[in-house]
Amino acid sequence: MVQKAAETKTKPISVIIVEDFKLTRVGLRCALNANDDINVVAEAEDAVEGLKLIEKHKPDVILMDLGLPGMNGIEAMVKCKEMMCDSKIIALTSHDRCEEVIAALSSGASAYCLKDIDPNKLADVVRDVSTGVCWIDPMVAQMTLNALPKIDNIGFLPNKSNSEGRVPLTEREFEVLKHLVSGKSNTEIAKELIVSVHTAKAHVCSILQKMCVNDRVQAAVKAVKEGMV
Amino acid sequence: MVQKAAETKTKPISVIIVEDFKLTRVGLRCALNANDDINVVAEAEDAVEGLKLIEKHKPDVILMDLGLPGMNGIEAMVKCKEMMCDSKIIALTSHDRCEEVIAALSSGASAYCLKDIDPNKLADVVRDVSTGVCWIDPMVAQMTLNALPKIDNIGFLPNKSNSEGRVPLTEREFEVLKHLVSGKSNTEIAKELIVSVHTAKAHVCSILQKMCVNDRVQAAVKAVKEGMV
DNA sequence: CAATAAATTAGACAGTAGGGTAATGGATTA
DNA sequence: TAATCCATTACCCTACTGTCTAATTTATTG
Repeated sequence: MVQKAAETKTKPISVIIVEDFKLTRVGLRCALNANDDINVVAEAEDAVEGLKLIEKHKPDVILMDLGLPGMNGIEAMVKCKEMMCDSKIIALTSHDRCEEVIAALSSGASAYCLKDIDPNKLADVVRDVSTGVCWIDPMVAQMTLNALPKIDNIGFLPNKSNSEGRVPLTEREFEVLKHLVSGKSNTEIAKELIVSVHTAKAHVCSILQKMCVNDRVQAAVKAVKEGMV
Repeated sequence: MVQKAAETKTKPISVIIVEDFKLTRVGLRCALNANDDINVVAEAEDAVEGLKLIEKHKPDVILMDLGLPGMNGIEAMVKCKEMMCDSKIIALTSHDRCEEVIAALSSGASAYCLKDIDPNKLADVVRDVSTGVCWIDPMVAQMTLNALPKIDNIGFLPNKSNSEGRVPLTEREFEVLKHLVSGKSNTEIAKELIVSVHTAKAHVCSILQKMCVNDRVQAAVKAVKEGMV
């Protein structure tokens, strides 16, 4: 496992653990910190504390237990998204109830692990998830896939209208897009990014053109539907 | 990578490749066979041939290109499931169209890889998938998660946005909301519903209040995220 | 029948959105 | 060095948004 750290000489993946059981928390920390490319930067034993730490550290990956006392893990993930947190979330639980799995994945989690996962495997999942991969435990993978809407699968001809002629957004434009999706006005976006309203408008204009839409509502809907944010 | 083969001394993971481009096929075979724990047992250049080989070899994992001539990959996966094949399927394509991704995953694929994946990573995915993991490429992960049904209706989110304090939209308002989400202006909505602009505005106003949002962008995003439309 | 809710219309008003054009400095690239 | 892209700012102008108040009609329900 540790060899992988040598392969990628970039800075380690920062991780925050939110888990109420002390022993499990220690176990997770040890298992992950044994990897040179993974660094557990903080731990919390409940969601409120966890959210504070997440806001402070802005980790690459969050290990979130779902069965937390008080605010549960799914609520915490929703709050996390509300505060425009870019961290990838791994839902960690011992349950394999279908509704819980779907609720977690549709509320912000990028991965779903059962707690009996092999520690080394978990490190792999952390790496995968940090790059944006969606990873779902074998025990619940099929039920998740079954929950996807069934699409009439005939008629798939190479319609490359999407990825081809598409102009990519710049980093700054993505930033603006996020705020736009959260419903902010140009004035609010400008205040948020500490630029003038003119700049914000310029970015929005550019976003609309690149996304081939007529107004910010269409841009927001498209961004949400295509998972750009 | 090869060390992993030593770790698991069981028999290698058998793989069948279904891909029309000869060069890609060779590339896949070489990349995978470089791993001691993975064994490419057969290759096909179209779906019909592929299905025959799959029935014959019953491989652990199938690497299925989606853009095949004749019967496409998604149809092939459906047929595969029909013949009670237990093989795990990795959908391999260069497209990132939402419908194609969802169609593939809901038609039998356990993983979705874009073709620019790192060969070593692909071997990892083959290993993961052979154990039943669901693995989705970063480029399309978010879009897939967004396609999952939104579940707020269970006890996971004991908040106000549910049946409790929420005022339900009327039928007409839902109609307006749909047009709103599609990016139409009040004028366009009015034209569509054959009412005056004043009426359309009145409905929109009412929608915003009932949905507890400040503007139509937030309404649209909320509607999409919660699967109201 | 009366009360209630929904759908419809209208006028007015402050604020916002989006398009167009143009200019500047910084960074990267050919 | 020149060319190009990006972020930034500015101004103008038209059109649209969201809220308010107010009125009419229709349907449903107690």
